[in-house]
Amino acid sequence: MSRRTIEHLSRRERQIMDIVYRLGTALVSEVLKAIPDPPSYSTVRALLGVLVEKGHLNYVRRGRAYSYMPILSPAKARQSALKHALRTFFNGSVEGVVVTLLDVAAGRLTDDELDRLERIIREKRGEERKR
Amino acid sequence: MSRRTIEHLSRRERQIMDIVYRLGTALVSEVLKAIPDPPSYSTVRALLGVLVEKGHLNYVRRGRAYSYMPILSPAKARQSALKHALRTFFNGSVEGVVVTLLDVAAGRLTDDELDRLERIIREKRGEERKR
DNA sequence: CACTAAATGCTAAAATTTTAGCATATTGTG
DNA sequence: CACAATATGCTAAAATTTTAGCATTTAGTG
Repeated sequence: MSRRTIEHLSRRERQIMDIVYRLGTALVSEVLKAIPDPPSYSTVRALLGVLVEKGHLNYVRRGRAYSYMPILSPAKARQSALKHALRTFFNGSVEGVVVTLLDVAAGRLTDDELDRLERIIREKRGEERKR
Repeated sequence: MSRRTIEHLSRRERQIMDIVYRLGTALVSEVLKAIPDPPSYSTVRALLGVLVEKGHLNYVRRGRAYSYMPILSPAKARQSALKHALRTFFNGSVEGVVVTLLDVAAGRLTDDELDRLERIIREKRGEERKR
């Protein structure tokens, strides 16, 4: 274990982690299919192995193959991802994120969805008051 | 140029890019100070050089030193970061992002800020209608 | 001016990452 | 049951990344 405590991932490791986060759970073959510039099957296997060793992934047998999944729960992973984006790209501005988010999703938002967003925020106001 | 077109960054490269995005513009010494597990000054210089070569950073002289900055505009970088997070961690759900965002920012949100968020969304509804 | 601090240019080696191949096991199928 | 397809175990080499050192330059300071 000659590794830094803050486990920064290598290029391929990061790419594979993202895929597994996206898929939720995945076989070697599924990860392979999801890589745009794929290496060999062997390589993907090796990388998944490394990620297990480093404590980022867990795996279980599914049939005769292994199925890999993130150790971190989706909720935690989401929080972590947003915290990072918030700090790195938005200087901590929640508003900034929302503005960009609506921009990125432009055209794909229904009135219903916007309604729900408003409600979410209104409810949040209630919660914040309780403190 | 033996490089993939989709320029995935190496571990340190990613770390340094994030810092430069966060700072907006930075000297070698400033990047160095911002790295939690810092290598030598030389190393940071080398990495910044690689990032310039790869077309991720630009630099200008500031006094007798170089000041580095991202090639990608803050707006584009933000969009790109959010698109990635949206797809990787939120399965494309804008609502999901907002919920997590409010969760992450819990306690640090003023009523004013929540007001502004609501307004942003309401205005968006107007824009979406125009399509 | 002599000296120190803080930069850059350039080079090279250490360390890690990334890759693939071969042998072997298991499951489904004609 | 023989065969093809799909997996894993293990090993090792290629490629890239990461690191640091030395020489040199530039600007400030007593």
